Formats: sequence, C-alpha cells, structure tokens
Amino acid sequence: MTTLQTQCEHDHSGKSVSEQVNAARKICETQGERFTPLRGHIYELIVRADGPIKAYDLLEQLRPERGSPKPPTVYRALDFFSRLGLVHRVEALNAYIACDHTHPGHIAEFFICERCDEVIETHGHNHDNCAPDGFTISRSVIEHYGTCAACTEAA
Amino acid sequence: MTTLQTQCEHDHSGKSVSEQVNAARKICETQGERFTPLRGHIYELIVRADGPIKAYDLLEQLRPERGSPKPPTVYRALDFFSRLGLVHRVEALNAYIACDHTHPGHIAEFFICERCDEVIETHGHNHDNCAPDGFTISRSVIEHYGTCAACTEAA
DNA sequence: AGAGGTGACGTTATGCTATAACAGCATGAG
DNA sequence: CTCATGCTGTTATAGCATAACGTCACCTCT
Repeated sequence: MTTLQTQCEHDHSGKSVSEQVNAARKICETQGERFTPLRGHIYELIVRADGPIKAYDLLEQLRPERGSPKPPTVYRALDFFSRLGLVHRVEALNAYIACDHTHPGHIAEFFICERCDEVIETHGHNHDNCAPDGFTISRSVIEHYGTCAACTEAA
Repeated sequence: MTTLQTQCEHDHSGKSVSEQVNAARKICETQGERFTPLRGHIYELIVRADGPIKAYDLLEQLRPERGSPKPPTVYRALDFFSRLGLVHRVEALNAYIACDHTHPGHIAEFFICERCDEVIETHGHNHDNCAPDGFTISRSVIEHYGTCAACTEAA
C-alpha cells in the first residue's frame, strides 16, 4: 500500500486545511512552542492527507520543494506534534493522523475501515475502571478495525 | 532495550510452562492444525518470556539449537499462533505475548507498566456501542501504558 | 554588543522490523 | 503412487525509525 488516503475529496472535519493549520499554530504558540515553516509545511501535509499518512510518504511529499529531506526531518516534526497532541500515531498502521480534538487529556479512539481506509476518530471513554487495582494509565492506544457503514452498504 | 522480560521469576498465570505449551498443543490439534516441533519450541520461548518478546529476540533464542534461523521462521510461527488467538501482538511495542484466554471472540486488553515492563492482560469489554453508526468491528487493539501498583508503591 | 545556552534543522550512518519469492521436503488423501 | 497442500529453509529486499554529530538561529543575561 503506498497511500492510506481516502478517495473522497470532501472535508471530514468541517474545517478547511488552512483553518486547521492556523488552529495548530495557535495552539503551539499558546504553549510557547515554535511553529516553524517546516513544521507548518509538514502539518499541512498531514491535514491534507485527510487520514493516516506514513512517515516516508510525508518525506516524499516534502520533495522537491524542500530539497531532499531525510527521515529525521519528518520524525522530529511528528514527535513534536505528538507531544502537543496535534498528531496521533495509529500503531497498527505505522501511520500518523492529525487530531483536532485539542482539549487536554483527550483519549483518542480510532475506527478504521479496512475497505476504504477511512478513519473515524472519537473521544474514547475513560478506562481507569477497567484497570487492575492500583494501575495508573498515562497513555492509551485504542484502535478498532472493521467495516464502515458506507462500505457495508456497498457490499 | 534488548528484552522486555520482567525481572521476577514467578509465574503470572498459575500454570507451568509445559502446561501452557500442552494447552496450546491441544487447541491446535482440536482445530486440525499442526503443532510441529518448531512451533512448539517457539511457543515455549514465548511462554517462558513471561511477557512481551520481540521477534528478533526469539530468533536469537532459537540459536544455536536450530542452526541459524532466518526472520521468516519466527514470523511464520507468530502469524500462525496469532490466527489461533494463542499469541497477541502488542502494537506499540512491536512485541508478541502468549495468551491463555482461549475462548473465542476474546478481546485482549493490555495494561503495560513502563517501569517494570510487566504486562497484565484482561478481557476487554465490548466497544460496539462506542462505534459510529453502522461500523462493524472485526478486531480491536486496546493497550494502556502507565505504572502498575507495585511500581507506584516503590516510587 | 558579546557570550553562552537552547532548540531547530541538515546530514551520515545504522539498526530494527517485516515480507516477497523460490526451493525442498513431509504428510495425508485419493 | 501420485498429487496437493502446507511447513520449513534460504536469499534478498522492503519498510520503519533513531543515534550522533555539526551548523545555525534565536533568546537571555550581563
């Protein structure tokens, strides 16, 4: 698989790309972090992907506009945005996705259609109750794979 | 990190290694699958690890007893056991762990202590209610990272 | 202004994770 | 016995991620 993008061109979030990028810029600046041109460029590519995108695909899309960037360039940006909660890693896909649920403590929960590759992100409910006695959760990975409504109908 | 094993030598499941291996053998045979010597060997290593173990660490542990096995040897066994639900992949660790919750339809939920690397597996509750309208879940990844009770006390 | 610290970025190199593809052999069914 | 299937060995390669070092920009403190 070379891309995880969905076929459809519509906007899943209700916000334009530049609105999302600007929202991210604001969040960075609020936290005293630098939203550099490189980071802006990378964030825009992630938003445009409109679904999970792989690190090396991002790398390709940075070329030739930014010369021949190397893997650390994109991994550093991904780490940066992950720290701020602006990007989540989808573990089972080795891919990354923009997040606009920007409130702190947000638990991401993904529903990933294996037919059309669409990803729906929800705010996962708290699993503290499910934890063994005394276990303190600091980070959760919750990903569901299956078939979305549209693909089920189409079948 | 070269190993994900816990320091403690006690048995987390209440079953001996050979009991667990034999239970796995029985499950394989019940399903008409072959529990070959190689598979038995690999399964035993996974059980002995008593926690998540990486594919290439398994590979090392197969040597020199089985010559110089190559990656496909261990990945094929891991795929095989995954199909039967006897092994789960821990996505965020790139590691594999034996599972003795052998009832079908089992949803694995992991609580992973980042201090001592102990992993507690529970039977995760169903997330169908949380799914977007019409989404059918076929497989779920639920992993929580944090600090276990013992390590919290020790701190 | 100058010195020194911090963080961003470029670059080289390497390591870790996983699979494709082909060959040989064992097992079991007809 | 023969064929089909699946298990294993092997070679090669693809795909994912980070260590480590150097440079530069920016900020702050004096």
